[in-house]
Order: sequence, then structure tokens, then C-alpha cells
Amino acid sequence: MKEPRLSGVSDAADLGPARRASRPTMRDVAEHAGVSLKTVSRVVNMEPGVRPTVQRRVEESVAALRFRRNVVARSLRTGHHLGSIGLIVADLMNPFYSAIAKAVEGVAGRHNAVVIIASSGEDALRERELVTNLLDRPVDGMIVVPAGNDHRYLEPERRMGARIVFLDRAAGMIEADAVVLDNVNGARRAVNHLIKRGHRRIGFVGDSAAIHTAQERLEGYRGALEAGGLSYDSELVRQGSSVVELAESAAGDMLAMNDPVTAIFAANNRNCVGVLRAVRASQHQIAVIGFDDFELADLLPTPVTVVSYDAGEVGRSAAELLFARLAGDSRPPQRIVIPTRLIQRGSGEVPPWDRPN
Amino acid sequence: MKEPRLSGVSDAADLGPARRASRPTMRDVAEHAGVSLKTVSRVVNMEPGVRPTVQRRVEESVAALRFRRNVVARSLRTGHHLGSIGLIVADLMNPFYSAIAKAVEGVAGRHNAVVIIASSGEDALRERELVTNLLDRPVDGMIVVPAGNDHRYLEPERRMGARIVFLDRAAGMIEADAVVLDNVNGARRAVNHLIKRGHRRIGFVGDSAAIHTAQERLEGYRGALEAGGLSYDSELVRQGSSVVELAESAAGDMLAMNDPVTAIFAANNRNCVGVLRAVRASQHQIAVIGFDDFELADLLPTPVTVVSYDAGEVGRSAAELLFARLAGDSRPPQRIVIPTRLIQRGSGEVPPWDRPN
DNA sequence: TCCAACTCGGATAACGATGTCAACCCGCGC
DNA sequence: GCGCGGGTTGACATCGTTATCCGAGTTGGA
Repeated sequence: MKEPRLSGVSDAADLGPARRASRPTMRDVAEHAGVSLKTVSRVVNMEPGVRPTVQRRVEESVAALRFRRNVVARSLRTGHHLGSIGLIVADLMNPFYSAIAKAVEGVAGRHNAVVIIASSGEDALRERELVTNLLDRPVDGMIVVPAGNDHRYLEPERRMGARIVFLDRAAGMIEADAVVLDNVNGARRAVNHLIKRGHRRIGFVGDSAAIHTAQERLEGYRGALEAGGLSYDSELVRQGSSVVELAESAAGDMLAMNDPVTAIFAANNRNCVGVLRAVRASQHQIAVIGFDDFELADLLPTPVTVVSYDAGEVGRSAAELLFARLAGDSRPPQRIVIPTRLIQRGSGEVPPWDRPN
Repeated sequence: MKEPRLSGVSDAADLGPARRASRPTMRDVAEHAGVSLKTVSRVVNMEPGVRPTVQRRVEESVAALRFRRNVVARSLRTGHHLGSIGLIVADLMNPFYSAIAKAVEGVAGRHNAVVIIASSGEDALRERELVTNLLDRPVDGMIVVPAGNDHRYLEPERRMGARIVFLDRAAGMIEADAVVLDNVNGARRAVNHLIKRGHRRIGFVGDSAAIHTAQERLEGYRGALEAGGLSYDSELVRQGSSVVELAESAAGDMLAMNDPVTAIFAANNRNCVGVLRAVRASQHQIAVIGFDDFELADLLPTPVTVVSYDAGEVGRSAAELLFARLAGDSRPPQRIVIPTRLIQRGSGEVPPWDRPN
């Protein structure tokens, strides 16, 4: 059995011919202006050595035919960058990734580049397909929120010149540039904050253990418990998925225990929404701190205390680093850590056992 | 003075050479396998007529050198589609556009295409630059949330084969495919709902009048007032910007009037957040209905009544239409209208003059 | 007047791939 | 042994553009 197909999603075969026939080429312009192809190229690229009269004639033809250079043909010949970078995130609808995408796009725009965005849906296989597809186009570089935890498949790509910066999570098993959050400390501070307020049964609702940030935040949680002299109770820890509904039911379970939690640390914005829904649905008024800020946090009945950070900064740092690499920066792999801070709004300051009625 | 530059953001000049030197080409594979370039091409493209032994040898070389086809070079030669479409939205961080982007990406993925996303920031000039830039790359087609109201500059592009579908707003001054919301009816129903509850002074907080959807929603507002026998009072209408802070101060003004509004219709999600902040800050408990649903609407102290619709459907329809066009569909320009519906959650059902204390 | 230097424009190859077509090899039948 | 047909393989042109290089004019100085 043979498998000559080189990349799962590389082919764009089902679209048929492009029929761009009517788009004029430099040859058409040259014919129209009565000069050679190369002269048109010179005018279009503002190269010297064209008489003003000829130049004007060519410019008129360019305008008349509405000629515009084909960027990919140009890049094919020059070997220059195409002016496009890839961005692979887990989920475009998650505001964290929207903020990142926007920041990356801003930096790219300043470098006259466009951003090709794709989402992996946390699927390592799909991520690999997408990375491969984008590198094949090719893009000049990529920013990747890694889904799996083994990225050795990228080693040869990097050796062949691919520039890849990882974002939010470090790449698995390889040394590479990465911009990450200070997850451990952020989570630790949040949980420590709860402990200081007297909470002893603190729940953790987070993403799947397969996701590295989730692990780091759990680590922060454990660290805070330990430092506070509390023991780790796996009953109070639910790592599942970043789907709101699952977080909601996880939190619901914790609230329905015989000895319910008095506080929950939600390890990301999706989980936080789920926890908030569960809390509202229950009779318990408990403390909640979420990782990731969100727009309406301060408008909720009990404004939500969160571990916040500058999401734009995450995207910007990654993009700046990528463009530095593209410009020739060859320092050893960098690891940039974006700090976090606790924003107290009320939900994290609810004391234990303080139940309505 | 000359201006040979053809497109504002087309050049990707400031990145320097790409140094992809190390990426193997078919020629390298051919040399490695001791066959001709064409034979490699045949193997890679699964064309018939290659002896099994030769095929295996080539495949081994492909694997050894980690060769992968250069997609743009291929597309240059074949004239086939590249498998990339452009998407231009107003603001990536607005959840409405995130939802659209995700839906478009989903459809594109099923067609083995990637999405190049860019945001115009509601700037018509920037939109034009971006559209031009993307068409130059070229992309196979584009989905555009139009920023200005004159898109005649696209007429020649369309004649030259560019496939463009407009989204959320119809293009200005040209006949083109568009997927839009039923703005007039959505707004009318919302305001009518308020009137039926007895409100007589209903504020309108919306986007700039330059944005067509804002105008349509205002039209719905006026229509509902008229049908309800209420007169239009320009004091109660604030069209400004989609920045939350401005909406907040506009709503604040309406609440501070001598004869304050008892209800506000917020014409989109940004304005709605601003209005909600203003309402919370004031002493007045008034009715609020927003256009666009948002995630935490039901968790707010007074759950928010909204005009909702399927944002994913908007993106999906546009993308499906675009891919149909790319596949040869040549019906006259289509206009697809996505229906809206009112979701009552509480804030829209607050009666007039019902003020706390 | 003539040649060198300079200016301007074009012919040609190349980027990495595919389409066309001819050349080659094989075994078969006569 | 020869020709022939089918199956393999490769040489060459080509996509739209840029790079190299050379030739044709033009100018200027001796």
C-alpha cells in the first residue's frame, strides 16, 4: 500500500481551475505600452534606468489594464518573504485567542504582513496538518499554540529554516521560542488569596491534564495548598475539558458534596464561566477566582476576582519575536514569561461558610 | 510627482531575504533518487506510469530529504486555486466577528482551504488596502465586512475574476453577493417589545451612522416608534461609535436627563456593554435590550434581553456562497438574509418608572 | 572625427513546479 | 531479425516575475 500523499490538508484540489485568465500580466502591460517586459518590471519596482517618457507610458498602461503584480510569482523569483505568517490557536471564539490574534495581526500589519489563522481545536493531529499545510504554502513563519506535547516533528522543519514561535504553552520535547504566562505563580497567588481568607476546602476546575498550562495552574494550586498547610484532596480537583458545560457540572458536583467546597479556583475563562453558572444555580454563595479576565467580570452580581494579564502583550511578544527571527535574530531559543496579577473584585473575597439564608 | 507604488501594503520588503535555501526542491529529490525531475513530480502527484521500483526509490528520497511541494509554485504553474481565502472583518476581538471567523474557517477547512484574516478597524481606506493586498497574493476569493459605503473600486476586480462575498453589510454602490442580518425587523421587534410594556421614552445607542447596519437598526427603531404612535426624539438617539466607553457615556447622558429614558435599545454588543455599565452606575433601573447575544447575558443581575441570531450561520452562509462561486456557480448576485429573534431574559421586561427606592 | 563612457532597453535564464511530447525499452508476432 | 505497440522516462517549454548581462543609442572629450 502506498501513501504518496505528503500532507493531509495540503491539496486544494476540489476547487477546480482558478480561471484568473483575465488578470493582466506584465507581458500584457509591456505589449500595451510597446516596451519590453523587463522595462515594465523596472517601472513597477521603481528601479532606475527608465526614461521619464517611457516610464509615464508604462504607468498609463498599468493603470489602463489595472495591472498588479502577482505577489507569489514575485516571491518565487526573489526568494524574499511573502509577507504572510501563520497563527494556529486552539479556538478562535475563545476571547483569549481573539485578543492574541488581534495583537499578532497588529504587529504583522506593521511589518506589511498578513496573518493566516487556523484553529486546531486542541487536536494534536489537526495541528500538525495545519502547520504542515501552512509551511508548504509557504508562510514566512508561524506562531503556534501547541496542542499536543510532542513537537519533535517540527525539528526538521526548523532545521530547514522554518521560524516558529510557540505561544501560551511551550513546545513539547524540543527547544524553541515560546511566550508563556506565569501560570504557576498566577494560580498560586489566587489560591493563596483564598486560603488567607480562611478557605480550607478549595476546588480546582481546569482543563484536561494533557494541556500543559492546565498542569502548571494545578501545580500552582498544589503549591499554595502546601504552603498553606492544607492537604491535597483529589476529590476537589476536576480536570476535564474546556467546555463550559463540563466545568459547570464539575463545579455542581463539588457544591453538592456532603462537605462542599467554600471556594473554587477556575483555571481558565471557559471553566470560570461554567463554575459561575453552577454557583448561580446552587444555593451556595461561595468564593470564585478565575484565571483569565473577561469583559463582563465586573458587571456580574458578585464581580469576579480573576488572575489577569495582558493578553495583547502575549500576542505582541510572540509576533515581535517571530519578526525578529525573520529579520535574522539568531539568539538561542527564548522563553518569555508574561506576568500575571490578581484583580480583586469581590467573588474572591467571599468568606467561607457565608451562605445566604 | 510619481506614484508607481501599486498598493499600500502589498510590499513585504522589510523582512529581508527568506533564506529558504535549505528547503529541498524536486530537483534535489530527483538528483538524490537518480531520476528526472518529472518523474519525481509524477510520484508526488500520484500520476500513473511510474514503475514500482522507481516509485519506491523516489518516495525514499522524498522521505530522506523531507521534501514537500511548494504550494505557490504549483499553483503558479497549474493556475489552480491556492486554497486560501481572505476574510476581512472590522474587529477581531468583537465576539460577533470571532464567531464569523470560526464558522468561515470551518467551511474553508472542509474545502481544504485556509483563511487569511485581517481587520479593517472600520477604516474604509485600510479595508481597500487589505482587499487589494489579499487579491494580489492572490487569494482564491474573499469575504469582506465592508467598512465604507462605496465599493465601486471592486467592480474591475470582480470583472477580472475576483470572487467576493460581503458579510453583515451589503457592498456600497455595486451589485454583489451579500449575507446580512435582518436588522430592520430585529430592531423593530425589540423596540416594539419595549413599547408594548408601556415604555414611552426609549433611547437608541448605536454605531456611527456611516455603518449601514447601524442605520438599518435605527430604521427599525423609528419604524417601531411610528407603529406605536410615538414620536421620534433625536435627543434620545445617540449614534457614535462602537467603543464601549462612548456608549456608556451616551447612555449615562440619557439617564441623567430631566425626563430620563425608561428603556434603551443598544444597537450592538459593544453598545450594549456600555449601556449596561451606565445603567449599573446610575440609580435608575431601566429596561435594556441589546442587538447581538453575548455569553454572560443570562448571568448578569438582570439577565439581558437580546435580539439574537445564529452568528455561525452568517459566516457559514457567506463561506458556502463563496465556495459555490469558486466552484463555478454563476447565478446573479445573491442576498441572503439571516433571521433574528428576540430572547427575553428580564432586562427587556423591566416596566417603566420602576425605580429602586 | 572617433572612441570611451554612460544611459536605456531588451534578450535570456531562472525561481519550483507541471504539461506536452518525443525517445526509449521491453516483449511480442511475423 | 525486424517492426511495432504499450508502458516508462525524460527533455523542454511554461506559469509571472526578477536578475544578469549585453547591445544599441547618446554624449562628451580628445
